[in-house]
Amino acid sequence: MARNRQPAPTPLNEVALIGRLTQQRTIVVEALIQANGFVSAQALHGQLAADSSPVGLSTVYRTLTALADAGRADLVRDASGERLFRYRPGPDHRHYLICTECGLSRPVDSGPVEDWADNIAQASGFANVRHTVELAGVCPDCGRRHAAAEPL
Amino acid sequence: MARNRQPAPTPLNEVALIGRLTQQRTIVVEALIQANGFVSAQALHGQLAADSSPVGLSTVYRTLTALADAGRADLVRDASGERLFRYRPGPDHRHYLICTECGLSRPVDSGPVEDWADNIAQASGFANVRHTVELAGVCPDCGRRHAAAEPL
DNA sequence: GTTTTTGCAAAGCTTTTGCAATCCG
DNA sequence: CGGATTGCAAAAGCTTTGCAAAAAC
Repeated sequence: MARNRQPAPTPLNEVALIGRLTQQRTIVVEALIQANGFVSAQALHGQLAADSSPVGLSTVYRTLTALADAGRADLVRDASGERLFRYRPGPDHRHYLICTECGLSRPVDSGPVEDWADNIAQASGFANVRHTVELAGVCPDCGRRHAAAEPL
Repeated sequence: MARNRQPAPTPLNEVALIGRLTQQRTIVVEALIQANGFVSAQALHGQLAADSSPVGLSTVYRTLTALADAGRADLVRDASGERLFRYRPGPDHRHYLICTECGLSRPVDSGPVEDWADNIAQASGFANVRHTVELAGVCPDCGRRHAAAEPL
């Protein structure tokens, strides 16, 4: 069996997927990878500006959208309608449980949902069925912080 | 002779839930009920204008939001980020399979997903876990219509 | 040198809000 | 009447787009 290379944060490969290798794209992809969770284009842009690696907001959007189109990023929408992007190292399709307080995300075992969705698709006769599953809650840390900070 | 409409959920009750009984609210709720599927506030507003029952766009938004807050409407987001509202006759929480071509929606048995989500919530230690599940595909009718058009 | 990409600002969208006039109860 | 509600228009977000300048190949 072939030995899989460990996907070290190598934005260069990812950038190559979406067009010319530019400094801005590299910076954006790097930041997305290091964000290690869901981030909005706005947040990423703000962070880059703060890190003295300013990249135009449009470029951030264009790069993230291209990445998502290339299948290298997951895209969800938060409660307010903002798009959140997350770097996806592998080709597999995952679902996440996201903390609404701190943004922490952890992958969950979505096997049962995949099966369920497949069944529905079969039974319904619908073709090309895609599914969106989002779980959001308050993570234990934030929960504790809240309990302590907000006595009701 | 044209009598009253068929036994439909009476908007009056729903309107009462969210405040004063006004003509505008009644119109909006009625339209939502008769839409019998997911509609955007914009679409509803446009339709009302076309039906010579003009209601301010803000009022449509306010009414739909209030309905959703009162738990009488389901709220999903389409691919472009637009909010779609659907009247929910009962108090139970449902999930739908929506046709991306014609907008047809049908409820699906979400029991397994509910269980799965509950388990995840338990196991993760997250509090107040909410879930969003959206299934979208091409319904049989639309599929037939496009049978030869989509090579895969 | 040619083509892509960038960045700014302006436009586009849906949704929200401020506020005087209006309506419900 | 008094307070809730409406509607308009303006504002607020996020995201996209047009276009000249800059960068990549």
